Amino acid sequence: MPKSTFKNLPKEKKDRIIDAAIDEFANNNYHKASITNIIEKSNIASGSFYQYFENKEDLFKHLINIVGQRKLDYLDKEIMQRPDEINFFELLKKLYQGGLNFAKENPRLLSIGNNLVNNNCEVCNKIMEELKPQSDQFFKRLIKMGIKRGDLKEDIDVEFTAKFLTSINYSLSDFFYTEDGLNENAMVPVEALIEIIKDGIKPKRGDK
Amino acid sequence: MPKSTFKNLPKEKKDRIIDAAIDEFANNNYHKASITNIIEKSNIASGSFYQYFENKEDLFKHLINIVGQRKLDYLDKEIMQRPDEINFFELLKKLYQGGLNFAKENPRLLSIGNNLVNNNCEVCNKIMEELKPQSDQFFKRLIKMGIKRGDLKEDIDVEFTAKFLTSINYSLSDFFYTEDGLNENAMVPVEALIEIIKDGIKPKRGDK
Amino acid sequence: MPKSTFKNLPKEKKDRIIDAAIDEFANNNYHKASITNIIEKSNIASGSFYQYFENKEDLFKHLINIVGQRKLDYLDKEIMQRPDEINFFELLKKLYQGGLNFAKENPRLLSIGNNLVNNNCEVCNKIMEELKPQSDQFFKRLIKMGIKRGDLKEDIDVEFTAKFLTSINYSLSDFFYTEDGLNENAMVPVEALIEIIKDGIKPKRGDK
Amino acid sequence: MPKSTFKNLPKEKKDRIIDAAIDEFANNNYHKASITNIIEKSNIASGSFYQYFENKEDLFKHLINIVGQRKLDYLDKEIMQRPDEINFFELLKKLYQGGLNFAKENPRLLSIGNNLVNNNCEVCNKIMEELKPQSDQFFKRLIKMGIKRGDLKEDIDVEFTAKFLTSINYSLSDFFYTEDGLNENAMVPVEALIEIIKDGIKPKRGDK
DNA sequence: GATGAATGAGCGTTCATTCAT
DNA sequence: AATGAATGAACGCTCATTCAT
Repeated sequence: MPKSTFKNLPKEKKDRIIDAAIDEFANNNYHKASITNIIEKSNIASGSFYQYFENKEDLFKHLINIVGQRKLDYLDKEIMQRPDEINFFELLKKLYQGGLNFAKENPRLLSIGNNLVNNNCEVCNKIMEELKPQSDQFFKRLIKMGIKRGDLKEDIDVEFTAKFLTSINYSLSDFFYTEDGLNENAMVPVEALIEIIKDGIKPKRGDK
Repeated sequence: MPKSTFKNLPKEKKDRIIDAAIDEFANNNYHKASITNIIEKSNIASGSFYQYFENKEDLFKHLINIVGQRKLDYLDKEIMQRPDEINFFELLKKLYQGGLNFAKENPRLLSIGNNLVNNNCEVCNKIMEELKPQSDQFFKRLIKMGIKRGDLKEDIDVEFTAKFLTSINYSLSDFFYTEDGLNENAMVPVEALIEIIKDGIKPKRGDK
Repeated sequence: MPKSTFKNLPKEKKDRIIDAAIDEFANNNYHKASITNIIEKSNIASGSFYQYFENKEDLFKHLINIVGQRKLDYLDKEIMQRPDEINFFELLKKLYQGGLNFAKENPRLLSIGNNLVNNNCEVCNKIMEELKPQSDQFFKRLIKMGIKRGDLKEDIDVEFTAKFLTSINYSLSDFFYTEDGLNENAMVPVEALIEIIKDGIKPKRGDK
Repeated sequence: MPKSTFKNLPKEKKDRIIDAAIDEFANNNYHKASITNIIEKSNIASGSFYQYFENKEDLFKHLINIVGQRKLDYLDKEIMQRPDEINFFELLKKLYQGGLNFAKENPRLLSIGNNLVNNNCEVCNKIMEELKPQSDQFFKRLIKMGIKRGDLKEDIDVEFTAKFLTSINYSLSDFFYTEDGLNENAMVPVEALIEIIKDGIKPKRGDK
């Protein structure tokens, strides 16, 4: 919800501001992120900032929307072209891998997401509250599709499984994140993860 | 690592301070949590605080230890009495349920834990770095026990599964957390969760 | 190195701030001088101070520059017009007298200088390290001129004598400083000082 | 003026406290020197400190007395045995050299002295005011002796020359002080200094 | 006499936001 | 619409000194 003044800005200036903001919020949690820094980095007048955005929170929400949109675009292009034609677990794998790839290619956006999810500050919680349903909805649709395709048990608790897959999705990058960024070999364990989700960890009759 | 000055304080005063600190760090992330507030709430002189603790970080570390210890005590009493005599999945269920119960009974401690885990600030990361191995180790031991008991597949990736169970554990309270605290019905879905971990979500031969 | 914000301030306000700062640093050494006091005396918002200067050190360095510049201006106008046309000892006398006059007319600036020179604090030492060579260089040039003019012995140790004259210069105001400021009769003894430097204190052949 | 409680302390404890205090006041100017540090270094109770000394100022004055006394003892032993039997300039040389030697052997005491002399804080100025006459008196006696012995001009301004020699004495260590302490070759230039004082820097009749 | 916890004014600095131009 | 100076509450922390035991 930036003000119309922001939307009317020349693209170059808009980009400069958003880029500085992404940088700041990627490297600092909500409270530590400094509007002053963003103003300096993007080389605008401090007064101007408040003609573009209501306040810090307004900017942060805008960033969160950007992150979400960019990820969606990324996954759409790469993966979600024909979700109903692929086996559920293949789709899930691609989805998770896509998420990791996106994170690897956009570490700052990942960082902003993490800062949102993990920071129990009033603003963050409020935003989270608004966002959660979206992600759940997304997986609920996938799961129903999977059941229809016969890839998933019919008696599964859709609601809960959606939450579960969402949660796993969120923690994925934590799995593979090291000090130097995302582990290069992150893709291999995704397979193991899918296996667990698919078959569980209990030995089956016939297993040795 | 509070100073001895703190340890020697009368219990009532110690409790007052810790209580105020828990309150503050439960409701605010590390940076926003205010020593000034804690000092006011606990009604001590500002100088006294620094006779008790080296600095803000020292207090925070102490709180984290308290949270960890209290959770450990709680689980020990409730669950971990004879871990090798119980089926792995029963144990896991009890563990997760125990964690949720603890969180429900101690919402402020849960909140502090979340603030530690999720806040990408230097201090928090430093502390996390020190704590992470502990949690992983804990689940690794459980998993090896489970394999020995025949509850788990032999060819499972122990390291990875431990991380997976740790991660699930961390996200559990997120599952069931609402604005008013923990969902009363949280216990039912834990069963569903265990089922997924145990058997996966793929239909097996013989399922209808 | 005050920020441009400061330089752009209306002269009246700049003067108010500098005046308050001179007062504070004249009456207190670097550590005891209080930014808070300066802010109150000059009636600006505390935040404003840090829009004008980086920090306390930045302000102090600026004051030192002001003191140096004002003294230079003073001496230039009064004394240093044609240094090569005057006898070395006449020049020295005028220089010392000029320094004393400047100190008498600007006791607060003298005090700041003393606080810089005498206070073995990190900041002061750092600044001193930067300034020392200047003063030595100044006297070295004078001495070489004096030798050329035949006013000084040819075999004099230039380096050392420069240090000596610098040191005497620094201590001069100490000579004549009383609780009420500079002794009114300070000028007379400067002649005696010059005599000592010129002829020493040993009786010569032919003296009674 | 420490309290009698301090005087009655066992020597070992007294020494511990004084040593810690010398260390602190040698490395920091009056305001930055921290009673808290001294208390910690000397391992006494903070309350005890105020049973030994009135306050910070009281301790500092005591240290200054110690420094003065030790220097006096040092010079007495080394130099001042028969002042009237030695040529004035020889005596002066020995005195200055003795001062430098003392400073080289007792760098912490030198540092305290410098901190006193150079720091225009209220306490320091008050102490200086009390001490100055002593030093002047000392040189006045020497000068009168020198005149009587025929080493010095008869018409010299005794008062002023005493101040001059005192001042030179104070600045001497500044001459030769480097980052690593006192210059090893400090003694050579003392001769040059004496030459200046003795004969001045003006060429005499007969000089080439 | 010894102890060491208690005190609280004071410090330099940051920062989101406002407001006059 | 753009500017950038102004604002002031709040921060973590230090320290000489007091006081109850």
